[in-house]
Amino acid sequence: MKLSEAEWAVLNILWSGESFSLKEVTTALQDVNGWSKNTVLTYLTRMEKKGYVNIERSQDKPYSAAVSKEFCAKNERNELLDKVYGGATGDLIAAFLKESTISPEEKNRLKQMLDDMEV
Amino acid sequence: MKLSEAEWAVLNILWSGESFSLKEVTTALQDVNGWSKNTVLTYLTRMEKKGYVNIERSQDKPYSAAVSKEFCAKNERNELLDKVYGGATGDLIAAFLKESTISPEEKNRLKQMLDDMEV
DNA sequence: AGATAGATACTACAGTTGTAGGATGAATGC
DNA sequence: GCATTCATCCTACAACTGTAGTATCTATCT
Repeated sequence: MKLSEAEWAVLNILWSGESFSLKEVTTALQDVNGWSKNTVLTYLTRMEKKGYVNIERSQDKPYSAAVSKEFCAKNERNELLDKVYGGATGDLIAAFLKESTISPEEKNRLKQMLDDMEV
Repeated sequence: MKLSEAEWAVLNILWSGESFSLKEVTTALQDVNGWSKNTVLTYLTRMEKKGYVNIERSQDKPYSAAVSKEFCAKNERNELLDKVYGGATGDLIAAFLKESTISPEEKNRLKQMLDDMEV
């Protein structure tokens, strides 16, 4: 289970609500990548086959996500972790930290998390 | 510039040394995904076209990486960050922390990093 | 009911990726 | 000098991805 960039874009729309009409999805994606409605529909149906999208054909707003964002995010994280860092979480986090600009509040949140992990 | 899983495998070999013969690359990859030497060669030449691999055809060990691991790793990190977390580094790191098992030493290293960011 | 508009289906097509076979060239062993 | 071996080249092909056209169906307006 590996999502392409475009599939993420589709799911990101679907995750932003309960269910959608084709028009809604198309309009939302228009801003992101300017697809025609046919392209959007192709994605939705292909992704239904793969089990990423639900289509309730009788419904007014038939399209919804069939997988949770957190599940997909976890897969992506693990893929990066293994592929690039051979599973070494510390290295990965260090790399992210090194080049990130995070707010003081976030710094504190992360420190708190690290503290809570103690013991 | 986006590397596939298989391309990462190839580069991971190339990054492990200076330069390699086809045989060396094939043997190393054999363990990872059991490719035939033709498959390996196809990858190497395709990746040369894309600028990921150097081939010095007159050399004894013609194959070497044309891109640095850190550069590629950064791309992957940024892609994950944008695609999944919309650029919110804190959220991403929190997610990694939540499910990771990192050693006490690493915890300290990360806390140290966070502290050093203060100011 | 005929026109119009939006939704869905079916079809297509080029590019990329994963995978490798066969032909050819070059070096090495005897 | 011929056989063997390894490297390289060229070719192929199915699956998947990005992108969309055309045709049909259905509801709605008038």
